[in-house]
Amino acid sequence: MTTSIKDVALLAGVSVATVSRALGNGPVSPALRAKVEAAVAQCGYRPNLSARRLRSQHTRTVGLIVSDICNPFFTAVGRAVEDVAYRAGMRVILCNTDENPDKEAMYLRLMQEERVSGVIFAATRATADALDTAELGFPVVMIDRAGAAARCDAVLLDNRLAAAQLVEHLLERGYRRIGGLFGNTSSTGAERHAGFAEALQRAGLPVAARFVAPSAAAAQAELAAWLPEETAPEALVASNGLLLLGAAKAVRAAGVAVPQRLALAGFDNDSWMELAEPGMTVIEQPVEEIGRVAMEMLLERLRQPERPPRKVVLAGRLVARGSSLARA
Amino acid sequence: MTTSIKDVALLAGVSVATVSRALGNGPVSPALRAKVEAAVAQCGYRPNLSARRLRSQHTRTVGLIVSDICNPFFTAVGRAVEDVAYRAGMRVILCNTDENPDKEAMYLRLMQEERVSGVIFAATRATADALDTAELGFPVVMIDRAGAAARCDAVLLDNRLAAAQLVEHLLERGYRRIGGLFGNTSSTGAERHAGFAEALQRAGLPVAARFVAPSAAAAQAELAAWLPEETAPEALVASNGLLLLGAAKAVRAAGVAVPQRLALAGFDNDSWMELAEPGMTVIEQPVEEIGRVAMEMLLERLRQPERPPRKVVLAGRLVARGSSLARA
DNA sequence: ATGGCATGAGAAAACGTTTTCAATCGATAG
DNA sequence: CTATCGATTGAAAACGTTTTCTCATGCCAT
Repeated sequence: MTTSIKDVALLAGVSVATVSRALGNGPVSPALRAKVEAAVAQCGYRPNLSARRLRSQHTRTVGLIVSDICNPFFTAVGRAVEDVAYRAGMRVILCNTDENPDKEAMYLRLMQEERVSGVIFAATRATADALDTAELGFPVVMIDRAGAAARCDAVLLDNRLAAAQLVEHLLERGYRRIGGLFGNTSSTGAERHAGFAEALQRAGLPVAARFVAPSAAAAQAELAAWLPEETAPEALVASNGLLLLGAAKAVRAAGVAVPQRLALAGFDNDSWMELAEPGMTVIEQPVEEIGRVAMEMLLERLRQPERPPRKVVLAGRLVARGSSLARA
Repeated sequence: MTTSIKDVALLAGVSVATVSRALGNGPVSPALRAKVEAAVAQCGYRPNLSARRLRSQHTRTVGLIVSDICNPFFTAVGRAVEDVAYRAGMRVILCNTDENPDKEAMYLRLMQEERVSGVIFAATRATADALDTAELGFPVVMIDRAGAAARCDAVLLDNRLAAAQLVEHLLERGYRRIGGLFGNTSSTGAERHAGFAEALQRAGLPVAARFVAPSAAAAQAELAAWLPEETAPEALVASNGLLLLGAAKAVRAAGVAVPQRLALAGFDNDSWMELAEPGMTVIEQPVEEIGRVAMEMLLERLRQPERPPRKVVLAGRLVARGSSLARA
């Protein structure tokens, strides 16, 4: 039995309503306000957020739905989201979907039951395309991946451009047989593949792309199988940090020289990219900015529900390192 | 205006109480249960969790308070906690304290206002020692670091032993001037330092330890300053993954050969440890198990509030790699 | 046939707040 | 001197559930 606002009122000799007003910022005389604060301090009162949320009908809670918080990209994004959210007096509920549409649906339902103020969502391709954000009952900001048709706010990387940039970098450095490893569940993977393919076609080169499950292990297995083949590439583009990690492991296990026998390049400037010899060439995403902007857009949307949806497209930054050194 | 249980009752032609019972698992006849389910489906009813929590007086929510979810150790632990929690029908609120005691106090207060069922807490040394878990109002499971006096559940690594193990490994490989880099806020850093110092003293060797803020940048700066000194070690132990990352960066920037001029060893088998040439020797923590066991202990505690507190001490596993190769 | 007794259902209370509504009071304007 | 107004305050309703109580019904044992 915890102490409630009633106990405070009794102790301070005022009404329940006055306590509520003194704690929020209602109009209350300095004298009573002082009495209330004294009583609160004396009995160690803590407001019950469930009751407050029920009565006031807004939860000051946002959901953050990502595929896997263990992916450093989402960790960093999530951290930025939380910082902005807590600073705005909102709480964050984190959900990991493992790129599983069933889990996505389950968590979306949970968000409805929580009556969240809004959701920041990195959806799989399937869900992003099918999602009807209007009937959800709360605003959604898409991150990383956006549904083609989704009429809602989003903050994204210019994936096509970034992938093309990577290919052109490799072409410049003298590589020709360029392969690609892409995630098979996200629209991000698809877009990066599109930019990859376009750039190669512009150069009149064949595109050799493989799609894998979005995990380091899958990428490692795929590349391990690919390396001994005749079609094995001279340079490889990996569609995100996890896949690049897997690729690097496969390369190391096979004892393949980087970049002499195989150049590597990918996405996400994770902490190890600099450290793995000879340094990984990557497109760095502005991870902190993505999370911050997403949360800010959500807050903006809550203030102005009728504002037309907006998509913020951020640019990646090419960080060239030893793994794509110019060909001898 | 969302649909409430009242609307469902009206639509199904039964009382509110019956709807509640049909949705929970109260005793209700099959006929009415079917009618209720039909009505729920028809009007798309979603229970309001705030109301449910207020009335039923349990929130089915746990808090997870860590220093920084960007640290791969906490990411992995957090992921395991969430998996177990969601499977048990509980939600997780994540809080990042940045090892700041003020933030810790703030989040602890927030947890009280949320009326959480319990908290899993990686506290700083200061907080862990001062914390009075009895007056918090909810059970706490400490992870990673435990207060000396804290009379509550905990799941920890045998830090002393692990650090000593690391030192003995280096001694075996022929290193003598062994330095250490330890975090200056956590009790973990202190314990690992203790094990480190003991092992060196047993061997009759001097202990050269430096304490730094718990971040890769701080470790990098410290080691960069240390390397040129006369007292620079032949081998370095870093107290966690972040510090080891910083150390590796400093070593790389200074062009120091590993392990020829400086051997490296540390904690946490993060994904890059294998990849950073020549491979990092580390004590691997059972991260997934730590998170899982912590959450399971919390559930257990909720079932049996009066059970005496229990500490689970898990062992680390030494993974020897090239960074600690036997001395020539 | 009658008195428990288990079962299923509804009415209403309760959870701890915020918010609306009405009331009191002092002061200022007419 | 009185009527009106603004500022505070308290009483009570409301938020959407779960849970306690009460009651009706049918069944079994006496």
